[in-house]
Amino acid sequence: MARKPADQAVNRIDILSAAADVFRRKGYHGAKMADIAAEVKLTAGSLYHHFPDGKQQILMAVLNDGLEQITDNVREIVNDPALQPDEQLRRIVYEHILGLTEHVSIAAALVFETRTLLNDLDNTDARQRYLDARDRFELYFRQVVESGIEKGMFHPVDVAIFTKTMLGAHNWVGVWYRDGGRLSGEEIAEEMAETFLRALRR
Amino acid sequence: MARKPADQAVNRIDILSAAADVFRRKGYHGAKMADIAAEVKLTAGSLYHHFPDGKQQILMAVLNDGLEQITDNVREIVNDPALQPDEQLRRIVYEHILGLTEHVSIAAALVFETRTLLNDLDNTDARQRYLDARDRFELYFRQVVESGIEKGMFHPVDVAIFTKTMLGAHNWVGVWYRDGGRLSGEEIAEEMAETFLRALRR
DNA sequence: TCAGGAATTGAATAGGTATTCGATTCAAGT
DNA sequence: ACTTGAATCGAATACCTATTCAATTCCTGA
Repeated sequence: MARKPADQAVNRIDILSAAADVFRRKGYHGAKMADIAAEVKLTAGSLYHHFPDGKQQILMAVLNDGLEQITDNVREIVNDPALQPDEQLRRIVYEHILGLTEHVSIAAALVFETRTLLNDLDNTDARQRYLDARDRFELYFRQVVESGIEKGMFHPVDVAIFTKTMLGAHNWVGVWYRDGGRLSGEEIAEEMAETFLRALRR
Repeated sequence: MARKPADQAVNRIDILSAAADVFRRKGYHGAKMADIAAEVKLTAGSLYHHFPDGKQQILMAVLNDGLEQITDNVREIVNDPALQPDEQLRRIVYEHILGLTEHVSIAAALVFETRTLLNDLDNTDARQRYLDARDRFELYFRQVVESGIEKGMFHPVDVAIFTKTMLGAHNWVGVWYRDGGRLSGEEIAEEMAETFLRALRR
């Protein structure tokens, strides 16, 4: 029955980050509103002040914000006309993977909770926006591969399959990666970027 | 309030296959016992005759049976001493992917519901058996890569990362593959096998 | 043909958890 | 200081679905 003093203020970002964390640990359905609330020292009811539409709205926001965050780096590289396809590919793979290792809870949500979104959430505006953004993200990778093939720099792979192959491998990193493992996020990202470049050698 | 005539008999396999299907469509938590039961023309209560421990037991069985099914082909190839690493790799990749496309609901379960198992199920015997089998499965891939490197046939990649890269890409096929798409399971499997072989060229 | 077990049904039962909402307190502007 | 709205709480609501179980019917082996 109280408002929090200013120095303990809780905002949207805090909640989303907490939610992503809880989702990673317990999955969307295993995550209680009370769990998420506790993570930011609130009670379940309070979350509805920030997200009137409740748990689904939180999921939606986690995914939309998360995807955008992961997309940002990649978009920049693709839009740089000075870069050749091979260098572009190396960099988007590297940045994508590094981003996922730096935000494991987002990475896990993008893999596992996208399915929840498809299953549980109505076809709202926000949902469609997310799915579209997801398609565009895939397109970035596809375009780089295509352009490399056109320029004769890459082996003429099936672009759709190769793109899915890359993205699947990348997403999986978010599933198995743990901080403090044998290799750093940077090392993993570099190793995988080289791998896919070799796979594209003519 | 009756037993089924013999020609409508329902067995364990039917139920597990139905369950895997429902899990794929709605996810474990979205799948009601009644949904699974309906799929085989039973009611929810009847499932407890076949699986006394209920939903969790069904999940456990779907995963254990499913993994075994997917593993079988691969194991054979790895144990064939007449095959060279490159040919072995081509075949295990091909068979693994083909198996996943032929059993999409199992494929989806192995990706998404393994997480459910980790989150929701107690550390029972069956659970551990599954996780061990999963590790062994990964080991098959790892061994082939290792032996290829030792024999100087493969580029000296980081074996752990390369293996995870392959498995991530494979698993992802189970997420996006749809019957009747542009390419058949065979075509996809072949394309991806070639891709990973190129990535291993010295 | 009969006995006994197998399989199934259709209510209860039992919990769990998202959500709602009136009451309360704090912060910020005036 | 006072006013007003933002933020929070916590208890009550509401619903949903896994699970249990007694009753019933069908099979199968002897």
